[in-house]
Amino acid sequence: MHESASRRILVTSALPYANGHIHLGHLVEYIQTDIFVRFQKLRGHQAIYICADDTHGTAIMLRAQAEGRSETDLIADMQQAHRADFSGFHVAFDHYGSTNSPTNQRLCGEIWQSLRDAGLVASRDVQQLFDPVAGVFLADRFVKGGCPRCGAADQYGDSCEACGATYSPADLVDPTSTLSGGVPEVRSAEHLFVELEKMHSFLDEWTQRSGSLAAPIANYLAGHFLGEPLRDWDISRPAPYFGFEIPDFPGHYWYVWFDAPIGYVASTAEWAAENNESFEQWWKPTDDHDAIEIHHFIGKDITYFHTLFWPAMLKAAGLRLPKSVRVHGFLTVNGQKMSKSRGTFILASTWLEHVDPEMLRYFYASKISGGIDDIDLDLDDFIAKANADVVGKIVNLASRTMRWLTESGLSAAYPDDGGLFARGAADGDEIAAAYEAGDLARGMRVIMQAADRANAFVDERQPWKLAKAGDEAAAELQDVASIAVNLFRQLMVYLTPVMPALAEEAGRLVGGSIDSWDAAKTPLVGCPVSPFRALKARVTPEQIAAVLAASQQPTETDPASTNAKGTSMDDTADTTPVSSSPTLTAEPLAEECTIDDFAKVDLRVAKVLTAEEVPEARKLLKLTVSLGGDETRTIFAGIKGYHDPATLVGRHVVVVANLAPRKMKFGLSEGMVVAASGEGADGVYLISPEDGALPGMRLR
RNA sequence: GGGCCCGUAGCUCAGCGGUUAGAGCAGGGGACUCAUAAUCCCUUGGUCGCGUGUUCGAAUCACGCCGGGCCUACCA
Repeated sequence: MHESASRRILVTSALPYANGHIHLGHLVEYIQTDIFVRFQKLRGHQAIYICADDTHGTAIMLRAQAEGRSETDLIADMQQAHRADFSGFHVAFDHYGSTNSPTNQRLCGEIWQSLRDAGLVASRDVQQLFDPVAGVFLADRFVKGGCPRCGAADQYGDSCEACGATYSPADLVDPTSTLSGGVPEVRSAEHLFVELEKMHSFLDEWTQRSGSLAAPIANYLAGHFLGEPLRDWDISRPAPYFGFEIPDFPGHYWYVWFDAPIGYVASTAEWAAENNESFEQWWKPTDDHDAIEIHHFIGKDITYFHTLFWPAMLKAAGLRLPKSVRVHGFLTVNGQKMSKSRGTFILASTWLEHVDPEMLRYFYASKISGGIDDIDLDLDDFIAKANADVVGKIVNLASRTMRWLTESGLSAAYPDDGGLFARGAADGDEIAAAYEAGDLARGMRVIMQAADRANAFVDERQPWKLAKAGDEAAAELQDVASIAVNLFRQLMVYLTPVMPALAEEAGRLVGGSIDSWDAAKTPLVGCPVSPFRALKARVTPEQIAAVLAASQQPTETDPASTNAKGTSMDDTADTTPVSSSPTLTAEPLAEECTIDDFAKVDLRVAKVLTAEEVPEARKLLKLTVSLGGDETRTIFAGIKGYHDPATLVGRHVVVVANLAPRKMKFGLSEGMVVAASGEGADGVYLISPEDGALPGMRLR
């Protein structure tokens, strides 16, 4: 990729809705956008990251009512919370505005006038259910009633989940409003529409030939919308509605999806005003098509709004069209949709209380490939990958070599490293191309391969032996360590967009702040090296467990277990065994035994007195436990890696007290700690009694 | 109801018409002891969801199934 001149790049993420808090799913988008922007800045381009809260709509209005306060009060609080969450994850906007701002209102008016002037606005009556108690018009999903075809109760206003019939909400038997419980009535209201069909040929051209959209997205639009006349877009909502009133249509408001994307423009305008920049330069088109690049990052659910309505609005308003709309998939946790009952609906703020945010940034980066597939946050995988890659490979490189340079600093001339640094420098182009394309996963793979080479180099040159050899090997030791530290520094340059805080810390130890991608091309020589200190703590299973526990919400009714799908009349469903448990399949129930058999095993509550790692053992921790009184046992338990010895001390566990002592490689084990494990979940789970149990109590 | 995406080693994924299908992690064996027990070397492991077709040749293309996920349903 050849880039001589500095580019001017405006980047946006979708505006988060002020109706809820930021969660890990949102962060897939904000983190990848932030990485993109940081990368561009590091390359020396002028990049600005623009976002805002999306604040309008019925949902906000209803929530504010429910909480007994004004909408502006609600959205102010929410904005503060959003900003704190983003900042905690190092998501750094150049400007973060609100769609409920005077600037946005003014721009909405201007763009609206453009649509009017272009003859794109039409008026038509719409029949709609109205809730006389709440005093609002009802969307289909706010109405429930009996299915007019099969009679099933409690069906939504559009279709029946039981028999699949579709209908108008007015057809429901005994309809009720889910807002007030009142009986809705049909009312007619005038709505304004944007006649998108008039922009059809422009949209054909832009979606298919501008290069702004990935092929699957362009094909999707071509196949599903552009192949037939485009429908009119209902753009007004009658009062009451929280939003901006339409200037030439009193008593009606712009639909939230009209003013939300205009928030990108408004937020830019606010940024420009604060930074002595010309807003027109960024959003008014010029002959030089690429003078300014606008990139929108969005989730696949809002593709439609950003690839049809939005470009049509921009075109009609005479504003600059995006150079790219980058569509990504959703997040699943442990392979499933985020779920409150499983504790996997994880808020950003919850994560921040327990786990390092940069580890999540790295993990996401290692998963995001620029496509629209969903990405999965498998929590066991997360722990393994974050620790192995970030701590084991990257940080460890500094940890194992920097100490030899605190006295001498880096070698005055960069030593012969067999071409390693040059190869790493050459990797820069491929990594940059991956960042540019949004294929962060590929970038991370290349970086980790370079880290592997660097660690192999250290192994091969064995600096620890040089350190023992004394003065005659001092120069070589300095050289070997200087090479390793330079390779580390090079990796940190490449990882700066992903882990900015780590890069900053690393810069404090050696070489200073990383402010240019090209820093990866030239090795540091002769500069001082600070005493090493741990740059990154490992993620522990306990931290993840704490996140899940804090996110756990008891379900009233688990939506998955109600008759969500499938036919309610299907009686075979009841006799079919529940989906087979992986645990039971892998380990079938044991043969029957008698109570006497069971009594042979003496299970006792025990208190952990000491716990320590067994350095040579891969799975064992050495525990001493008290069975009450002076009775203690030494037990080697195969739980290393799953439990931090420090947190075990003082804990009550269950042990097999009469197990024959067994001589192990590391000593005599005088019992066994009872723990659960099996298919379906990695880990070894200790069994603990309820509070109040005393050491020595027998389990029966 | 409409639509989209995915199904490749135990796990997460790369490969997307052409030599005996790859990586990381996990598993097994060995080395090392500088390092947050991290690191390095070797190694086990796959009828590429199933079926039919197109082709000299298919994980890769087409069609149909089956499984999983997601988005929609005054807004598509």
